[in-house]
Amino acid sequence: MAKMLRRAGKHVYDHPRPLVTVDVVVFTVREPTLRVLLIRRGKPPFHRRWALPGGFVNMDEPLEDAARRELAEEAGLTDLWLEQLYTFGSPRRDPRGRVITVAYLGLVPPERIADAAAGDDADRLKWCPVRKLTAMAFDHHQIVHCALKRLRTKLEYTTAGFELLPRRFALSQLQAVYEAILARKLDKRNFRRKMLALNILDPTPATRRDGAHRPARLYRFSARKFENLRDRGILFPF
Amino acid sequence: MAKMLRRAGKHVYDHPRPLVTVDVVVFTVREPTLRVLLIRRGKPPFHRRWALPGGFVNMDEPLEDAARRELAEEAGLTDLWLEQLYTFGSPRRDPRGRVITVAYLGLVPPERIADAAAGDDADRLKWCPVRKLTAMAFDHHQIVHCALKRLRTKLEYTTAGFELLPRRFALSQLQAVYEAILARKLDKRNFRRKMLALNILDPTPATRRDGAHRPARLYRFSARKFENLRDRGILFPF
DNA sequence: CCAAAAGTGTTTGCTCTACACCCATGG
DNA sequence: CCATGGGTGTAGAGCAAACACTTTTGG
Repeated sequence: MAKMLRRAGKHVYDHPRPLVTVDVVVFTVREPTLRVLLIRRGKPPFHRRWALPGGFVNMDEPLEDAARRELAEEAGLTDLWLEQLYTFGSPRRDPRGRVITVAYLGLVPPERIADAAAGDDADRLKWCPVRKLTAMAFDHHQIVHCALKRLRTKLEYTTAGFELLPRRFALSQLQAVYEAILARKLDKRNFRRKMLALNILDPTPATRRDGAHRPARLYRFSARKFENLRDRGILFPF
Repeated sequence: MAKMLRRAGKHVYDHPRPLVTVDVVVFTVREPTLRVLLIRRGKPPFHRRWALPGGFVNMDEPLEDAARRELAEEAGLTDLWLEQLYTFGSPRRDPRGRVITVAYLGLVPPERIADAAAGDDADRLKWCPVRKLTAMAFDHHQIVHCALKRLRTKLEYTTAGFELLPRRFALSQLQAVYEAILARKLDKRNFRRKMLALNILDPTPATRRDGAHRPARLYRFSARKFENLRDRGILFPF
């Protein structure tokens, strides 16, 4: 049972304290592959093994802020979509002692993955295809699995998919995101019809002129239109 | 940045450590009302205010074990369905300093709520209707809200509902659970048809003889039959 | 025999699925 | 003119919603 001590004029709880970290599973889709951001550790434990970006939480810092700070420091990534995933706290998950980690799920569009994995960092960072994960530090493999499961379900009832695309995108790009995450092919006609029927996409005048082929119409996600659906419960039926 | 110290022959990370607690939102349905288990605090901070059961995590103890231990100690509740909910870590959520809490969602059938809220504890414990929550300690109001949201969505795609019922139950009891949680009426015929169509209920020879009315058939949830659905994705369409 | 909960089917509209061909463009 | 991805419609099946009366029991 916790007991109170008086020390330096402040009440302080005398209870053993674990270390607390945050770790972030950042996904991106570089067609046609879903990838996770990994960092090679520079010190023990698990020296030189691949790990998720993350680190210790500061005493005055909200958990999500800690996750964002670590991502910025370790990978130069800022302003991405983040949500809390799960807290991993097995007593032996870290050889240094009791370390509880609050894991976050992050999504970035592929245009921004250059930020991470640039220049000097090229051998410290990698965007690893989720299908080809090697042995990772700590229980990070388990964390990635948990994140993937969450991402798949979020895809079905939220607009998480759009976080993996540039502001303007072609429907085929959106479909590629869904296919990469769900790991199966979708029917093009059904996908388009259902997506457009949700009425949350605004067509733009622009088209995509990247290939040697017919240019695709670009769309924008409309947060405003999405609000209309929100309360009567949307379901992305894939 | 964390630095290593050598102390007593072991590597120990020199980083400020928050306190870590667990808190549990235990729901039950006493027809027709969804209720949460609350405990009146016996010391500061928030002396004599209602709070969720919970407490500090021991250093060698998994998080879920801590949640179960606290429930057993504080409310005499054991062997219930539990799952991790969310981790709350705002720097100022506890006046004693940095306390990060890992919240759990728990479900018990109403036959067992006598265990908690018995004899001596009758004024320390209460099963409070979710609709009538008073001012609570810490950010516990927010935690209950988060739990309720989660419970509602879990109801739709898991068998969580059965955790709130005795092993044998009438369909009208099951419907009452759904209605209490979703806070709306459901059509009896549609509810029964869809529930039975899932083919996860075994009828028993027994009937319910509690009222002055026609006795209802009792059913048992069949985990075995449920396994058959599991992978091809169930959906409870309510 | 009355009150109260248990139990039961059908129709209608919507949504999901499966499926194949023409179009526009750059090279 | 050809290769490549962009774009389009329909028919059939299964699911969800709305809706009201009969049955069984205890008192």
